[in-house]
Amino acid sequence: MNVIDNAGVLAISTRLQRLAEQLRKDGVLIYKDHGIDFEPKWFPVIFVLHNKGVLSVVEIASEIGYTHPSTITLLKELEKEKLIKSGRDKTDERKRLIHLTEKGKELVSKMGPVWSLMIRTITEITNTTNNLMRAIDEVEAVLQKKGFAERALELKSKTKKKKPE
Amino acid sequence: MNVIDNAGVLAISTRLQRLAEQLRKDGVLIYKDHGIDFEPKWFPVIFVLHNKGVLSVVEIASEIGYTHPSTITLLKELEKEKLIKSGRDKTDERKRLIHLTEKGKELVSKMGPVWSLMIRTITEITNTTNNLMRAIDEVEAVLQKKGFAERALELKSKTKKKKPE
DNA sequence: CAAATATACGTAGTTGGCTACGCTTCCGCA
DNA sequence: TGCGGAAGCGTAGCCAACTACGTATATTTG
Repeated sequence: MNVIDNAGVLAISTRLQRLAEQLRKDGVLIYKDHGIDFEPKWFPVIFVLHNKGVLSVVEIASEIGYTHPSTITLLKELEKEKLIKSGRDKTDERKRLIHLTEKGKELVSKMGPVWSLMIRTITEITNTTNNLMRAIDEVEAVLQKKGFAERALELKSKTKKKKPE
Repeated sequence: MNVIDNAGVLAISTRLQRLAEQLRKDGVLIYKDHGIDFEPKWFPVIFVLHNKGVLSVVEIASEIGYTHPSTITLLKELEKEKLIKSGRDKTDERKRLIHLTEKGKELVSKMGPVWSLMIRTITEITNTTNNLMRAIDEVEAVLQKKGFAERALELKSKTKKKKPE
């Protein structure tokens, strides 16, 4: 057993990141095994476009919870892959409206079974005493109310005030 | 409610990463608030050196679960901060032995109360129906036995074999 | 004991997200 | 109605991990 696993909560960020990386890499392998040329990082954009049809850059970013520059980078890649197309919004010249191409739509339907396989596998993996997905949901909800740093500083001052003058 | 939150498990990697990033950034703020110039990413290295005394580069990497190049980058930063020092192993000229400096040891004891505060805060945050730390422990254990991709491909072939000719 | 293999470390370049900043277009209000 | 702030998009550059590859020393083996 290595030390970091015992260091516990202080290395939580590190461990989350490691786990994320591990799953992402295996995701690539699974797509590849099904003969599909698709990167897991594209999933959020493709999925939201599949569900909502036509969206602007900022709308996509907001839906998938990314910043808009990150989203733009993804969109560039997807456009190069000819999975999406975009054009100006006629009623609002600032906006770029994005939608799936035919190739994109075909890919989505081809990926259906793979997604279903992944979902079943992840469900199997995370079906432990403490369910990882639900734990993430819960922690995200807690943090949305008040962040980590804010809570810590609050807890600090509370402790200090234990013995008020 | 945005779509990605519903897409559920398929975006698990993305969500883990986001959470990790969020916690790391707030970690910086907490150290800063205590007047300590320390980056959360340094924690694993410093902590393992604090616990084990003297280690080589590869030993540290293995202990903290990083690749050795990542570890080397961290070591360079820590050496610049004069928190660690290193020298050649006399019995094995390939090895570099790393240890904390006096400044490093002082910093560790100065950070004690901060770590304790962080531990209490994270415990508070993750003390939900599904405990995040325990969920990570459990999933890591499951994945160690057999990875995500391996499980998926296995599940696939099992399903296919349902109707053997 | 020399050659092949393995181990330890280092460098270079990639990746997938981010922030900071700037430009254009839109809209509300004086 | 025109102008100042807001909204949408884009670029540049950062960050913290990674992989791929190279070099030097150690170890194993024919």
